[in-house]
Amino acid sequence: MPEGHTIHRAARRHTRLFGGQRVSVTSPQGKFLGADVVDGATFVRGDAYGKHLFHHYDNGGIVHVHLGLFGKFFEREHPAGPPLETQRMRIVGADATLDLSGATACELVTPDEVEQIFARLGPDPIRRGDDGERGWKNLQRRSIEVGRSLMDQKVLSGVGNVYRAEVLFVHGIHPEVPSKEITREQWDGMWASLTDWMRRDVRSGRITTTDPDEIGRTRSRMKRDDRVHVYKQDRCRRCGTEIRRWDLAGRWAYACETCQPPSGPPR
DNA sequence: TGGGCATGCGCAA
DNA sequence: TGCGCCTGCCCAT
Repeated sequence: MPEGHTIHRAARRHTRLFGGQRVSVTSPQGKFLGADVVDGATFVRGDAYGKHLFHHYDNGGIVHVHLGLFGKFFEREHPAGPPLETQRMRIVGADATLDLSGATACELVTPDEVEQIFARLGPDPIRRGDDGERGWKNLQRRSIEVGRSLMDQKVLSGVGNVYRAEVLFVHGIHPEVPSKEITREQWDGMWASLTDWMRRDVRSGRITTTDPDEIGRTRSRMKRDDRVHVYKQDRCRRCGTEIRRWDLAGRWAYACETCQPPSGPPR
């Protein structure tokens, strides 16, 4: 489930569950070698940047988690039974047990290494203080299609396949338009949409890019398919055109080629 | 029961 | 550009 909003949500949740508590940290699977360094330390806070999550402990330990495609956190009933063998990390606090499985990264890092991770990431629409200016400059340097650039965490961090498909649709931009042909106005529009959606989705826990008025339901009563325009959809809800799906750099791209003309958006 | 799929990413060629 | 890695879930059999 991991696009940026999921990670920011996890960071806040983990702070709420464990902040200020001495916790037990173990690696049932054995692959998280740094567990013993933070085991028994006080959990200070969770922090997120793009799709990267950090757990800060009072002894200076920092745990870096990247969920990748398969990673997932599970809040267990507390007190919990024995962990599954696939659990990379288990954190047990006073009132909560959290398991992590399938993550691409779960490792102890130094403050320098955190800085290095930050340094290679583009601006994050969810982080206050980040702005689209740096993203715009990054985009202009790319000679690849905009659909690839938006997934490149060095350009913009936190955006995955769903937000990519949706933001391009809403702004009428075909995924294969060269990055350099995107206008400043289009970029500012995309940045504004992403900021609105992703910050709200941190709170709701799910991706919604459609307007409830457009669907004719209240936000809470929207069905899953009502929440997006083109991602995994069959037909364009605006014009009825069949949604095209194709492989773009190993990931499915989705577009309504009527609303997002391949020759580029109308100027 | 097993195959396919998923909202990623890094690396080798 | 393609592949390997990480795991859970859903569906067809």
